[in-house]
Amino acid sequence: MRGSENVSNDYKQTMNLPTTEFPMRANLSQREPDWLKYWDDIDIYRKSLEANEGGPTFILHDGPPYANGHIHMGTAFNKVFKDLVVKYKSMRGYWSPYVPGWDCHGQPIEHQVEKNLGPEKMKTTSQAELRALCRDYALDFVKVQGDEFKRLGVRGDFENPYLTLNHSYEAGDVRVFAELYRRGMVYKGSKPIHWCYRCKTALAEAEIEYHDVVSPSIYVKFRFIDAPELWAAEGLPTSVLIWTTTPWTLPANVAVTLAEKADYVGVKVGGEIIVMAEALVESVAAVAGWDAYEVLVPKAKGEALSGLRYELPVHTDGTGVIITGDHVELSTGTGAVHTAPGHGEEDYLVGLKFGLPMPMPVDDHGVFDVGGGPFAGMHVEKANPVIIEWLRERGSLLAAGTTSHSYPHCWRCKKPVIFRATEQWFISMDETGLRDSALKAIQGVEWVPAWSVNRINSMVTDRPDWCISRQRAWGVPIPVFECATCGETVANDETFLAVEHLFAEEGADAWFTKSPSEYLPAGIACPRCGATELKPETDIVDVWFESGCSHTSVLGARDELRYPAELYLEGSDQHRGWFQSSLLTAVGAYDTAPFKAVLTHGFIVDGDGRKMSKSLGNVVSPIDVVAKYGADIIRLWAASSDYSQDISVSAEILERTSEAYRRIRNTFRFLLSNLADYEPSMAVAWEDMPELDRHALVALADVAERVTKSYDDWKFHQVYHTIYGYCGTELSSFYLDVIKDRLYADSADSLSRRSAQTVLAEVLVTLARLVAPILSFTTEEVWQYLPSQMRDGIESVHLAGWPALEVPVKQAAELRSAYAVVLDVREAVTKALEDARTAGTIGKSQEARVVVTAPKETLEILSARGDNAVAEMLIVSQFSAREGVELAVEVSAAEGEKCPRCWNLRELGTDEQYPEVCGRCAKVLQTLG
RNA sequence: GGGCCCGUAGCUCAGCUGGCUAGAGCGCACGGCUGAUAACCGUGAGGUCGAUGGUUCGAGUCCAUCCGGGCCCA
Repeated sequence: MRGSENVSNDYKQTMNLPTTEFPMRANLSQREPDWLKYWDDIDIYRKSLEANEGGPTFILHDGPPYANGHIHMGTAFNKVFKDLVVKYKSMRGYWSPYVPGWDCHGQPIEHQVEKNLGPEKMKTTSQAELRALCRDYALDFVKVQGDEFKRLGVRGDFENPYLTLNHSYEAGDVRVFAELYRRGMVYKGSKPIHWCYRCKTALAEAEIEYHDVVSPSIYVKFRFIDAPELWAAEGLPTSVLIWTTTPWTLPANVAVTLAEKADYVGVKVGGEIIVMAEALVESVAAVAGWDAYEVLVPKAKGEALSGLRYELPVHTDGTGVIITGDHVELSTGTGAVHTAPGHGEEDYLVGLKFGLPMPMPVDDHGVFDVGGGPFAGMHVEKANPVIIEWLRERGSLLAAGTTSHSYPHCWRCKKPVIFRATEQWFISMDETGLRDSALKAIQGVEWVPAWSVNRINSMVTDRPDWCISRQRAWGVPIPVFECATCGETVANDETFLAVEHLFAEEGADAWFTKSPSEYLPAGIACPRCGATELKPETDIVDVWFESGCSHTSVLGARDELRYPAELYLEGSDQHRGWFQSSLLTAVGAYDTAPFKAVLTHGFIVDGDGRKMSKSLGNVVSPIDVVAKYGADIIRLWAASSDYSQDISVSAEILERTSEAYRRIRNTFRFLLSNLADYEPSMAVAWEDMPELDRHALVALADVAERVTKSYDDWKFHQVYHTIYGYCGTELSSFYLDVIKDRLYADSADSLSRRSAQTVLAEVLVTLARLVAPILSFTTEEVWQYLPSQMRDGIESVHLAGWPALEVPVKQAAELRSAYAVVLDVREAVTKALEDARTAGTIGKSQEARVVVTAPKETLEILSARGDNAVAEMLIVSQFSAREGVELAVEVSAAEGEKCPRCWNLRELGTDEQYPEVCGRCAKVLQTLG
């Protein structure tokens, strides 16, 4: 009763069915760590360098992520992307070291450490102790993130990364600063910052909390000195009306800003003219309680009033000026903005633009100095009502009330802060032509995608001078000194060199624990007064300055690296950040860009294109993805996305990626399973191959070429699509499907089977290498399952070099065009087969006989292959073709009986010894004996 | 509010300098196979190319405006 099955099972033993230990299910999250260990054991990073010693150099310089918190999808994408580049270049033969880096200083870490300590402990913690805690904190996260990056398969010198807190790094910062200083680009100026006069400290934006407060709301008239001609005929005193909620800033007033394009009118009321924006007249009238007023007919644009002078509201010496600015709002107030450059960011910027003075009458404690005029000695906290009363007495107060609005508060003492200009260090963009040189350098760099050059250009063009000082503890000090006697800045080649050595030896910490006399050479004295007692500058440098110096502290300092780098590769936010700080410091110090090319990618967003945020609940963590799918899925996802725009991640996208992965993996598995009995010595030469196999090699060579070009063009998503399409369409549904008959049923060492295996072997080692930069783990697994002869002693796919396939050019061209036609016919045939299947004529295609009617040209191409070859390609049992007007396909049940061994429909019983099977199978059985 | 960028089937992507009924793969539905089997093969249904106006004989492709989204500023 099981007779036929037994017979079939018997024949099954005589066939060369696929066999492999390579598992179908990847189980990546469990298996990947084993490969990490393997790479560690063989020291793959060092070997990948040694293999290319003396080769051309390709340095991808890592932009340092901030050593705070775990990695997220953005950093994961960025690091994987870099890893693809480095592994590709390395396989291409480039000397391509990868030194990961971390940004370790800065306010967020300091802030976190301070929070952990609590306000009580903070009071008794010295700056040196605080710095030690920050250092520990940063190093902890360097370790955490390093492990997470490694888990993603990122290969690099993780044993010896660069850290911005390394002594050698800090010394590099000094070298760059010194050069900029020598060249006259560094100057000391003033800039308003958030200042808490209780804690006597500057505050970063992240240390500000916004709370609602009730403030005075006052309308103040500033009397014109030169009355606008427009309304001069009235012969009345004329003022411009401003509105403010911070009366205490009026002593620092130097200008009134109008909206350039808005209409301003003169309002005649109570024997004077008051100027304000036309749009706000009614609301002002309501507040002022005017029952009768006249809006004079002629009105003027803000720009027309620009340049007029008025009497300052508090001081009697000096005058104010009318200017225009973009930040003037016409929704509240008067459309005329009281401008005190020392007390506001916008005021500061507009002040810079118009070259306004920046008086700063408020000291560290929040008390007016002599610059406060009548209010000198008074605390700003108490000044508001006094100033309001004073204005009222003088007749310049039009109205006063209160208003509730959001106002910045200190995170520590929870009290309102003030905006106050303080002394800061700047790098001048124009004093020595830095802006122009930077713009010129930008032209010499390759920007990918091309539009990103516009972005960096406009940012460099528009940016103000770079404020590089910060009033914090956790960072690298501005390496200059102040004369204790006269306050003059002391900085020269000798002091810079001494500080550089100090940092190199002991790190920047020494700045805070040693006195200058301990490390400065003897004889350093103030150039102005000759005093020798010097105080080290207490400000530290902006962290962007630090990371921007990596071209010196890392590229220029490490033996395996070079300046400039071939590539910087970061998210598009770095046009404002690292790309720019690196560019400016390098151009400033060396007149050249630190990179030959800059590649930017978009940001990670969710499936709907929205940014990831906790409140939206759409955050995907790379750590979770690794646990669920494996790092190779993240890598495949990263490679499949077009990074020139925003990159989406969602459950569906990962699911699709994972399916694509399985397809590629199964292709590898099928290839391996049919090469179990193969070794390179069995390879069949091109000339001896069936045509189909030669075509398969041509197709493979084409894929390799296309993929290589896509890598070179930085189009990784094209690599993905090419590979994926190749596995699915070219291989699985065509070539692999077709050659199964040969592989399984022909005798093991027949030319036809060995030829197919030759192709499969070539496909396997080529494909594995083409995909290795992306699917680093899986291709390694494939490599280790390779028949040992094929591995040829190469212990990792990543050390296997890049495939270089050569096929005869002319024959290849002929095969391409011929097979394009054959595949068109095949498409028509599969459709016809499907109809026959639906009609019940056939089940699988081997049960079919196909007759194709084709136009002459097509027929000639088919005939040239031979009916048997075409039948093989169609996986049908019989094929014939005849000439006709247009392509048509007839399908009928194949003639003959099903061969129990190979399942084709054939004439059976031709062989006496094996009468049950077809002629081909009988011959095979004979050889098996 | 400003600068730069993006918006083609459920998903990932093609559609060059404007020219055929807008393509591919995946997913989905249906069918086949059971010698790649938690695989493999085939067929099919899915898109007013973000919207609206304009230029043109003709626009996914050019222009304008709007909507939605991202980064960086304000």
